[in-house]
Amino acid sequence: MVRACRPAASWRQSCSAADCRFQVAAESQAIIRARQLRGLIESHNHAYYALDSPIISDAEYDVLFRELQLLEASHPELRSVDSPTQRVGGAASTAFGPVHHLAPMLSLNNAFDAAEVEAFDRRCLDALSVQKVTYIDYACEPKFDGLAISLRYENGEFVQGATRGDGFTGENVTANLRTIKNIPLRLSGEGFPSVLEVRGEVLMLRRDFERLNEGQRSKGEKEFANPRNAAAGSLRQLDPQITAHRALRFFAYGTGELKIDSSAATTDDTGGGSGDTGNLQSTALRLRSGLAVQSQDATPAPTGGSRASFHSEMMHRLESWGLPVAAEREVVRGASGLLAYYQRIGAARAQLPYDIDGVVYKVNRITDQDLIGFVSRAPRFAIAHKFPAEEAQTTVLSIDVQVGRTGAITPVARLAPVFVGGVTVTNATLHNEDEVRRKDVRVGDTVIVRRAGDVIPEIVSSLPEMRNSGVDSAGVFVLPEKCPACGSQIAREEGESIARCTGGLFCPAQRKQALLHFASRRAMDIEGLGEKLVDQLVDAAVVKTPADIYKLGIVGLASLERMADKSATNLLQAIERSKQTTLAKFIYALGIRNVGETTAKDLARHFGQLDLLLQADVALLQMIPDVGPVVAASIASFFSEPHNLEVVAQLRAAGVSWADVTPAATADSPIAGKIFVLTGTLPVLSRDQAKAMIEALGGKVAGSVSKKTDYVVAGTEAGSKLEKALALGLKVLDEEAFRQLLGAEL
DNA sequence: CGTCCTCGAGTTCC
DNA sequence: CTCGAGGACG
Repeated sequence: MVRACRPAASWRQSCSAADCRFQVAAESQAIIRARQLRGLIESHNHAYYALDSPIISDAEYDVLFRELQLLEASHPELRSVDSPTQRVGGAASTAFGPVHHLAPMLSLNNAFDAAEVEAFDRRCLDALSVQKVTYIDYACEPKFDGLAISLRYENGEFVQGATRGDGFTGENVTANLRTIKNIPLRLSGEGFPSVLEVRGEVLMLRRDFERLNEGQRSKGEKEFANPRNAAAGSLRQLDPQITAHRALRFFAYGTGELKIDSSAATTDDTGGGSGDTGNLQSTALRLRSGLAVQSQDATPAPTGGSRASFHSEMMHRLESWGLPVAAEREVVRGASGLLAYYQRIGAARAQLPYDIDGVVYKVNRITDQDLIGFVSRAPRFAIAHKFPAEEAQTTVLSIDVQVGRTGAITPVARLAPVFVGGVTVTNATLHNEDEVRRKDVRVGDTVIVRRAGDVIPEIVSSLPEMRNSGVDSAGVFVLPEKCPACGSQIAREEGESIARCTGGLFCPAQRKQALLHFASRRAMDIEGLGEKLVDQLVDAAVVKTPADIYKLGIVGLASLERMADKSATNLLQAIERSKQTTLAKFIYALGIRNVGETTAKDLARHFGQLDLLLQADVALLQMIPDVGPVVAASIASFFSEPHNLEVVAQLRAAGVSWADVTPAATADSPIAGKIFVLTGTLPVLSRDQAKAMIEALGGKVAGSVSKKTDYVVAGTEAGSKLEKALALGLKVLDEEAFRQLLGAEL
């Protein structure tokens, strides 16, 4: 990193309002010069970071930068948030606030081979069959191995940046993103929407990663395992100064929320724009073939106030506004075009300056995207075609078994440490007995390991031909008959693939897992009650049931290892805090078999109070949507157990409580059981608020429109869902009508 | 009865 | 993330 920004000098309070009146002429000159400098510096940033082709030397750049710093230092009123000197941002924050994504940041479905890509093309064609299309054009781009980020521009100014988070709520990392030099603080060019949310990926170039690790090495600090981790670690720094010294880059791949407002479409930027975007392609490697279709990218200049018709056109516009986009974009035709693109990028992969883990295909025509629509969390009009995961060889040191919360016995292979897919892997799950058989994995074997989905280590196969004759039968995995934790019988139900310890809560392993589940974030959320602590508490027989957690005192904790006063106090506070919860979380925390987060919410909503749930019989439970015989039986059996009822009673006695859900309203509300679909942006309510209101009254919110949908609530910029709703003749409400429908019940 | 889709549960590493 | 299985629907 040659071009490190240094922190802006502190501002001198140089002139009072009265003094300034006599300096108008000088001031206006300073204003003009400052604006000029900003434009120059940003355009050089763009040339350097986005186009990779600097126009001036680093020394010349430094001169400009320092001049602007000095100018701003002597004229504090010139300082503006979009000045390049402001990239090294304000004070270190202690935490990242939540940011709600109005348009959720979805994930993509994956394809791993040609057949899946062809199936994807066929699905899209089917979905568009009404249009009688015979082929589809796709926008293709590399899939960066980085962190998904959303940038929000209001009237061209970068105002907020957030991580993807769970797709609905991310973290506010604006200060850190401001330090990334190829993210424009102000959009250049014309015609950008008044609100523009840019979606893209933050990553570290391989060469910058190497340099960072060299630095870490020479300082004797820990090296990063791979560029992705380095980027993630850098972005999550609480101190933006540190982020500023890590050479991160951003690449846009799409948009989120868009508010088109033609009145806000101009900028007074003085030539600081990205200018000639056309030659970007020439500096990067060119990937073209006879299959590539160019016409849709050709829209010359973005026009203000209108929506792009093609994904490729949108990307082109982003580029013209100064946002970095991948150079290796193409529009291709049909499945054969997709596969040819995959081949080309695959061949170029090693030469690319960044890590990619595949390519992404999107139906190019936006109206077609809308027609094809979404399946729950992923668009159906786009797919990620992943490169085969990196594989490595290692040996199996042993095969242990783990006992889960439900008693599930899972064999785990302990491996000789091996570096694969960017991390060192030492464990890999073998899922169940059959899996071990199928893959014929034995202790001492040489096996091929990869990270499935680039996360979870997986044994692909064993290499029996490399087996020493000695290991042959000795290393064969045999499922133990008795639970390693409690000695109870292990049993495998007919037709089930999973063997379970029959010890129930008598088994310390199950008890530990149950307690960890109870304390987990989505359940009672007791911070600090982790694995180590639970181990100690259970082993010392201090805690046997979740209710015992609430009987802990400072004295009892003090006797434990690594539990000084401070941490003990913190834990007790966390326990105290957790007493105030919701019925849904409480039900989930109990760990009833087959009752996860979603079912727990359903139950809480339908019964409103715990006592009604406790008394419900199997027939009543099955009245609830998504509760069938199996789930109903699990619930009924859990509450028929005197021991469980005792724990529930103790928890309530200890002060665990929740605000009562209005039970009556849900029962006879006319929207009870009705299915709503929300689309577009509502004028007042946020998506979450609307969802909460519907759910509070016993309605359900679905992700996509189908015949089952009862109501579609449409706001502005409603897309395919609205079209489909109209096509199906469903009831469509605007926010006003929606409020009336619900308001009558409140 | 077969075919979606969604949910639950288990898992790894930093 | 991935698997299996539960549940809804045609």
